[in-house]
Amino acid sequence: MVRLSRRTALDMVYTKKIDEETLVATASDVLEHEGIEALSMRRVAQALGVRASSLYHHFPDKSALLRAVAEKGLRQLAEVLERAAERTGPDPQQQIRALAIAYHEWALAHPRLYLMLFGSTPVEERPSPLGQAVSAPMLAAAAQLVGEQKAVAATQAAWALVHGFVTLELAGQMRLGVPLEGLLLGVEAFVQGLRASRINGP
Amino acid sequence: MVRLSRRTALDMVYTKKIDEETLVATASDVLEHEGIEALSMRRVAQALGVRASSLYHHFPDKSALLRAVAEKGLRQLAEVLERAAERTGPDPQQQIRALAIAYHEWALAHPRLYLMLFGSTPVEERPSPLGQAVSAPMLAAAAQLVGEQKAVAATQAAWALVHGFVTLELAGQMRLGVPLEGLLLGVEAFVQGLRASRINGP
DNA sequence: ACTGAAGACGAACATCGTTCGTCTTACTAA
DNA sequence: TTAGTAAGACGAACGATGTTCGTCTTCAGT
Repeated sequence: MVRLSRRTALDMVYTKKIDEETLVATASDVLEHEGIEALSMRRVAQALGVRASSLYHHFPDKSALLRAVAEKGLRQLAEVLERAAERTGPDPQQQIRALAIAYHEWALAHPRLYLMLFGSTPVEERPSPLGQAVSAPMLAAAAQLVGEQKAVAATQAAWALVHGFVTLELAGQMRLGVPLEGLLLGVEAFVQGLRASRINGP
Repeated sequence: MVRLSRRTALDMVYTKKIDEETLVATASDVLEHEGIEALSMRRVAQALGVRASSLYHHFPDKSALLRAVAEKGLRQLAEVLERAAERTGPDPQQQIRALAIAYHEWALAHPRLYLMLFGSTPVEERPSPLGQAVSAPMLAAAAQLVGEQKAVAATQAAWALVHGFVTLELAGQMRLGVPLEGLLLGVEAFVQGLRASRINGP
């Protein structure tokens, strides 16, 4: 609450000037550490040493702030997936496996952020073009495995499998059996099925 | 607002006595017709011609009411799936296909209710035993196809695939290509992969 | 007819997102 | 150095939310 004059050495530290980037970062922290229900404008403002009304100088409303948080998260996820594909060799099957593992790992590392990305309530206007970025590496691998025609459908199916597993897991519905067994078996069966359809298919 | 005496013919119609069942039904209606954000205690009470505080005689708080709505929805879904499996012949592959289609159809027919079932925010205490009921028909089909050992994992994978597709579709992320192509291709590849693993696997 | 309990009511509380007018701060031009 | 300007923080307030409480009304069983 102490505001120091411009001449002090700790100027930038104690200054209340808010940056959009730090605002998004603070909101992300509150979200992940205290849950989505604690993510209020007043709470974020408090974490920044500022009043809630001040936040409206940087974002028109709460949904815009949440949208920015979501987009930052999706960029992170897209980058993680891209790197996972690069790190793996040229075999599309191996790439699909690696992408599924990386996706699952990132989602479980940021559960509340992940749920907010695709949740129904808070983010009205979905960051749809970024969803495309997330599935881009899978699209490339699928194209190699089943050709361009089926690549989109195969990508949708793979995304659905992993996303569904993550969300059900976070909802506490995947507690039977060995933890990751369902996902691994699903990916394996799916990849084998894709290969078979390539051999037999049109 | 007019309250008629006991002697009137329209007695039960205008009487304000609230039933738990009609309360859940009204909440479900508000949810599906006006959205999750409109589902407030005051809105539900208004739809019943009652004040919000009266609802607390029947449910301890809002989350309890939402939980009841969710459980009713899950019972419906479980019944639909059970019937779909019965209607289909004994072939487990056909059963899995039919279950996926029925699941998808029900979810898209009740999108807001479906999202609330597995959404992160509102329902704190998840109705987990009912999730088991939802996946029971799939578990039976999977046991026939890949044996008891792998049945749980296969069920998890199938559930994840369909649930993931539905939620991504409702989030507007499945707009590329032919609408249902991704789901159908995914189910087909998955089933083929399962069959192959039964032949080659342990 | 009387009584007791179930249930509706209205007022109130804290918290939420959001708006507005005022004041303080920091940078720019003379 | 000084005056002016624009950005941004502040506090109060609005309506809506979930929830609680004390009061009053209604109905069923004796």
